Amino acid sequence: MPRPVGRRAEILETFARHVAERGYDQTNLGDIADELGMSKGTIVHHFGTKAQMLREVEENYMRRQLHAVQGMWERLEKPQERVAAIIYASVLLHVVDRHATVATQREVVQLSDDPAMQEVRKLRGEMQRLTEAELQHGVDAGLFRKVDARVTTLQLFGSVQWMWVWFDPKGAQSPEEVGASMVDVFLGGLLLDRYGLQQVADPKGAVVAVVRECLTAAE
Amino acid sequence: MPRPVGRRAEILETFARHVAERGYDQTNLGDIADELGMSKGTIVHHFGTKAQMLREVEENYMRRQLHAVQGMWERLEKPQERVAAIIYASVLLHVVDRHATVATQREVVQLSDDPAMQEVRKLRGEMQRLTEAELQHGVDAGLFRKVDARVTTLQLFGSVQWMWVWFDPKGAQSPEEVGASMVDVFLGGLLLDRYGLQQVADPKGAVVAVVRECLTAAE
DNA sequence: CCTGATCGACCGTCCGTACGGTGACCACGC
DNA sequence: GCGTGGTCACCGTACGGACGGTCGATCAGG
Repeated sequence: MPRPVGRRAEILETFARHVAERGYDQTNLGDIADELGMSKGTIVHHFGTKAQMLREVEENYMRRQLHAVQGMWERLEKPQERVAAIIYASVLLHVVDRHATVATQREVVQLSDDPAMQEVRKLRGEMQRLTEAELQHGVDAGLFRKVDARVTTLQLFGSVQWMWVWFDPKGAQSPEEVGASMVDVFLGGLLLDRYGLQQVADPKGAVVAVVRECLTAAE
Repeated sequence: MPRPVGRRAEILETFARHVAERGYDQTNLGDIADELGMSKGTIVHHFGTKAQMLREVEENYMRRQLHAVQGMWERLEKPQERVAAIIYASVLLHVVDRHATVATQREVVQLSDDPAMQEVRKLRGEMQRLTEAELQHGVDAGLFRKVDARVTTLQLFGSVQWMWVWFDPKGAQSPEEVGASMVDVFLGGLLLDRYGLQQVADPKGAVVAVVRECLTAAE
């Protein structure tokens, strides 16, 4: 995770952690100020409003994820590799940038009507569009079974977005293993021919390596 | 959805709707009282605290879901049918009991540390235990591929729990169709032999019929 | 001396909850 | 038949705390 540089970044970092742990509504600026040994007024001075802070956290996060995925896709051609990359990336982000990941996932709908969140919504939409297009591409190429690309995309996003509820980065299973298991089942359901699946669903495989590189590069 | 009978039920119904639409924290008793043309004091008289109201909504909902699934499983033997039933049931509940479904899904973690929520947590755990055991059973019986039952259960729950964000009961696709699509992909990833899958993943098939009966019976 | 970060007191509002009271209804005993 | 006491749903108000945000003062560095 981007090590906080300067007071401002430090505040945002702490804010993200509080949101991740308690949720947006239960997060109050006073606590954050106390924890950082500063005044509430200082926080307001930097960000204006609480909503702005959430906006900034989510926007940074979505931008980073999108950028990373685009980077991976430049190095991965096959639809099954690209889909796997999205899954691996989502799991690894829990480790690389834990707080922003959880904050973003648990508050998806927070302030969604706020015009300030328009950019965030756009980024989310872009992510979904990319995924859906790749699924459709796989179907058209005769690699995937004929599935409903939209619903299947949302099904995938669901599994991944829900992870904040149960995934423990310090748990017995490594993120790579968890990711591999999810890739195995999801792609196992998509691929017409499962030959070669175990290669993609290998926690030590080439796809994971690419994903890890692109994620740490964006740091 | 259980038509509200008496003031008390009416209040709970409205509360569930508000939570579904705005979230627990943004729901305030004053608005509900106004909408129902009663005093805030009346609501307190019936339920004691706001937290109690959420508890009651979630507990009713989980109990109902659990009961329905158990009913289905008495009539469905094959692991693939039972897993499909869970998926169909989750989607259909969005129609049968829309507000409680959304409220329960979006507030999974709310008050999760509250001892009053212990029963709800127990019911959730029971649901998960049932599913995981059935997955394992399918693996042991040589019907499913060798997957990690725990992670795969959570993967399934994720897709389903996330639906409140995007699923529109009044949308172009019927709940049965959406459910069938999700069954198709998920079971497609589990089954060693996909022969017979289209029968289970048929929105007009026998499994759906059983699910629908058990859900409306519990009303 | 200007600029930007920081402080800390303060405000207004919102909201859950407590509490005292009212009227309808009903069972019961005289 | 009629008072009486109890129960129950409901009301209105007020309290008290929490919290986001404002504002003018202060401080440090260039």
